[in-house]
Amino acid sequence: MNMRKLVGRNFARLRKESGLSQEQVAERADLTQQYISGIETGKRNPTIETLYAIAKAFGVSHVELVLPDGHDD
Amino acid sequence: MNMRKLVGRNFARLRKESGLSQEQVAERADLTQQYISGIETGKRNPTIETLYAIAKAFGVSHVELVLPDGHDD
DNA sequence: GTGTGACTCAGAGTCCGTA
DNA sequence: ATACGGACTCTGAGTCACA
Repeated sequence: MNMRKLVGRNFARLRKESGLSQEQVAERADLTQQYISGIETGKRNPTIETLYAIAKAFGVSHVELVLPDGHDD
Repeated sequence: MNMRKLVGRNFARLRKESGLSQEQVAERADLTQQYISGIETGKRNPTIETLYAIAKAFGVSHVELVLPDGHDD
């Protein structure tokens, strides 16, 4: 289980469903667009507090961001 | 939602249900008792990879460690 | 059997620019 | 609108001695 990639996939999918851009999410979560990009591409290893902040930023539960999706990489 | 305390409560509860001491969990997870203590007391802000590591070492899903419990602090 | 403070070092997260 | 890179600061990872 690659947690970075799992969170990245979940995040990118949910964000797109919400219709928000990385820039908009970054502003709401008080983070940078570059950092959001790093999360979605699986390069970053966010803390649980950051996870919660970004989940809240587009109105989903932080639990959804860590739910396994069968990809298993 | 205080994520540190939430994870701490979840971890402590699951650990006690299993009947193991912090020392025993630490040994299984190849970590120190002090580190486990820091998680349970909400002093640490673990990354998602650390979260996954301790969950796995303890035999529960990482999802269980972040599930809200109604405490809301 | 558990919690605290101090520690080293790697990485979280920033800002700049750029493509 | 997104991703990459360097240089930067601050905090998390993980430990030890001790309360």
